[in-house]
Amino acid sequence: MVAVSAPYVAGFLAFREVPFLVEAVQRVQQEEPRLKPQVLLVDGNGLLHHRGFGVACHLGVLTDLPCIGVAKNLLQVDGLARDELHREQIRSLQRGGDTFPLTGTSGNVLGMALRSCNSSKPLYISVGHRVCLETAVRLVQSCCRYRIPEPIRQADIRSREYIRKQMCSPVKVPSSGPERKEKAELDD
DNA sequence: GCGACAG
DNA sequence: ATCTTGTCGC
Repeated sequence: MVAVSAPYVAGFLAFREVPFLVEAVQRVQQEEPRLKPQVLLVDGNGLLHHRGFGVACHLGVLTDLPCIGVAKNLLQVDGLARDELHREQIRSLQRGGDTFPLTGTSGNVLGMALRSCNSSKPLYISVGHRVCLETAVRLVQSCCRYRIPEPIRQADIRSREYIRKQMCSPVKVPSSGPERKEKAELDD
């Protein structure tokens, strides 16, 4: 369990969560050294970001591991919007694996919208660190049993269950201030 | 005042 | 993110 104090501010997610994500990666290396993460899937964006450096970039640099941003909602930046054109592009995604590029007004391709499995709502994939967008999309698609890629989904499910047990189990004795949950992401 | 708003 | 009501598909 970790204690998060920094508030969530759109565009500054990394400043709230990246310290705990780095901690989690280091804990894996120390407590389970035989596990060697080759890539991290992050619940958030990479280059698809106001300043082109979202939490997936932060975590990648700090851990020196390949990193992929996987967002469940479009971060409206560089002219990208959830307008009618965007909704039309989403409708054009017919099958799992279908994609369309997220090209900003600047002309840069900031990421890809990906239809994973049978979900009509796409994922927004972007480069975090040491991986190209095409590889990122293929890798995410390859580990989607449901809409959310399984590593992130399992991290989410298990962290929530941990929190639930934490609250329903007998109270501790010399407790301190209120804590918050540790969140998801992770490897393979 | 109104729209935007990763998690 | 969280909460709530209702619907749809397996």
